[in-house]
Amino acid sequence: MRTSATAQEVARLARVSQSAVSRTFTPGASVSDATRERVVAAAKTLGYRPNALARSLITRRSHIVALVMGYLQNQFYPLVIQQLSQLLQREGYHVLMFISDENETDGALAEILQYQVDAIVIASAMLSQDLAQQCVDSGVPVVLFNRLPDVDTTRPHTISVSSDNHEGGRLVAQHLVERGHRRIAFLAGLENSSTNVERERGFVEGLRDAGHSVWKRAVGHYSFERAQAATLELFEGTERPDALFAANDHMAIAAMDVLRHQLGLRVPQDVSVVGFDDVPQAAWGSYQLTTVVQDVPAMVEATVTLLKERMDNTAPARSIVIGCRLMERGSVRAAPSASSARASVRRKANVSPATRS
Amino acid sequence: MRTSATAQEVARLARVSQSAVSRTFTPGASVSDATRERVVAAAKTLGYRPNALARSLITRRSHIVALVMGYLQNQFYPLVIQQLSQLLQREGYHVLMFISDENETDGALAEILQYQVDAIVIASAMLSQDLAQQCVDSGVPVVLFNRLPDVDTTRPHTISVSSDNHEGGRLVAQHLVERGHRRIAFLAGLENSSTNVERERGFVEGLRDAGHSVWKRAVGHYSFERAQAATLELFEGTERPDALFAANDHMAIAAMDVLRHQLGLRVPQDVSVVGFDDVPQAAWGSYQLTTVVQDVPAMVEATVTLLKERMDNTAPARSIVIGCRLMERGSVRAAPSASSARASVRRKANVSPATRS
DNA sequence: CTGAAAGCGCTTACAG
DNA sequence: CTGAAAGCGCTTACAG
Repeated sequence: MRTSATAQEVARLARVSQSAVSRTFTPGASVSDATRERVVAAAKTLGYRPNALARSLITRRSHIVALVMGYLQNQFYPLVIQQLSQLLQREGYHVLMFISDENETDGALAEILQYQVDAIVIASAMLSQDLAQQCVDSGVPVVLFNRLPDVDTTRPHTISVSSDNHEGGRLVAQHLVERGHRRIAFLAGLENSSTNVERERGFVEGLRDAGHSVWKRAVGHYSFERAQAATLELFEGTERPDALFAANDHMAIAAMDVLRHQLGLRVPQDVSVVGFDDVPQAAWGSYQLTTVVQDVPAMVEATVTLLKERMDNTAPARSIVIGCRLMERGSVRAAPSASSARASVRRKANVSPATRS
Repeated sequence: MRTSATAQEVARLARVSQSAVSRTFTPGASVSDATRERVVAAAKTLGYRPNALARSLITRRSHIVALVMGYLQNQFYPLVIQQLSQLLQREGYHVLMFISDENETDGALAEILQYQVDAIVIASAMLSQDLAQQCVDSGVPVVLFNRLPDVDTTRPHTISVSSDNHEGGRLVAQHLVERGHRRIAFLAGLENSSTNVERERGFVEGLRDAGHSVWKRAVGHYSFERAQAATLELFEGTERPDALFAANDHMAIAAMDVLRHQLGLRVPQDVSVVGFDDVPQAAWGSYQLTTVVQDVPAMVEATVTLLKERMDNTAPARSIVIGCRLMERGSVRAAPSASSARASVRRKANVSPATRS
């Protein structure tokens, strides 16, 4: 069934040695033009392509990078898959995809390692630290994408690429305080994920520096459904939050839908909402979500840079943190309304052009 | 750097032959319990894992399946990635991801083939027929996912899994006609994609059978931005469509945002909107999009079934078409309003529970 | 059950 | 520049 020709067959047809065939397909190897032409012609008639598996066996480089992901409902991750695989492809690598299932991760990881991958990228806030550690232990370069290594795992081999989540959290705090919010709620993601921890820490610090604090808190576990439930929880009772910071856009959108369509509240008139990530949906007309931008292209580029450094051992191990910025859209009110904020400050109307409806 | 132990080293430590080590890790091979125990112990101390590349070289089975995708903004495709890779993983396969870039597809495909993949799944409505043909020509089993082979490529090797897009189109036509719509617009996807062709054909036939026809048509190329532009085009002029069928949810959502936030129209009171796919966003509170459900789990299962049939050659080549059904949400009006449909039929109010807002 | 040996398809010193 | 040869780490008849 596997009818593809071998180098041996090409050699026979071209009347050269098998070495010559190999050299023809090895950039930089020395072959005369005459030989090369004969080989190329023979290869063409036979439909020959070098067997990458055999090559990897002897070069000890598979040019395969494993990409480990969890939940793809959050559009942030498809973005990462797309951009990262395209860049890796351009760099001559191939992506072995691995969707982890919480349960059967260990066995599947073992299988990944059997494929002699040159490196592993772990891009999931939800992944067990255990799995990450196993990867590191295997001796294959590992880059944690969008998550920091646990403190007790900080070794030279554990490198990471992430946004400055702490700074992002501060930006949100400052923004909400500036807009006059006082009853500010936080919708947390996964409690033990570094993204959630850092965003919350920055947020809490930012509020504290302005003399405020988190007024109410609930946990959405980065899940759409649980974020909806958590939003109901935050808004039960008579005194409601006047602003909500969700630890990612995915949850912020879930929250907005609950606020508007289940609780009958207006965003941003009754409640301001801020997210984190800047996924494509955040820009959609129905949400116009103000959010913290994670610079995916920069994160992806940094990942590939680190990967190559690790694989070539050309530089000491290091991690990279990418800066964030706030993207203001229409989900945060321009000025406090006296009724909801009990603040009678009135500011100039600052209606975003995109907000008219 | 690559410090992982080899079977030879394990054999030495266990004082057995290298064959015995191999047999221990080959399910079904005959090894005595005593030998197996010694080998397993030695393997454990050395951290040995069989090298899958070397194994593939000799067994002529890589257990790698290539997954070729295009655009991931449409949430349908991440769903497919997730479900398909999880099922393939459970079946002992690994997914080599390939995001095609319209341009550099050919070279990258050649690389995929070098990795001796056992099969290729092409899951993109946007992929050039050329690429699909190349895959088929390579002799590796190819399954077209969510697209049909071109007529002139229909060979035993070109097998596909798709929804009954034609039937889906008919369902939408019937539904819109039943709800009293007469000025019905169609927002087309990629003109030459089989999904678009089939959905439109079914839609046109369904309207025709009811004595109607498509009132206006524009092309969104399955792109969010182009769908937005196409929507503006459809709704310019004084006589506007009273219903819109978009060839997928991704475009339907783009259209809804334009209708509501740029044109100030209400959905469904002023315009009904129907999509196709039933992506997670279709169920979001802001859209409540009525749509045709593509049964992704069934499609994925069918894909793996066909893949295995092809790889084992256990059954004649065949394609599978999965049935569709209409998921009614809130984006289609319950009864015709006299003003917009010029139909004075009045039907019983049929308010969906999800529509209150 | 077990081991020696051939061989999967390649790359890469080594001589010439 | 070129070819013969060794070897990457495995599996699998083949004898025993």
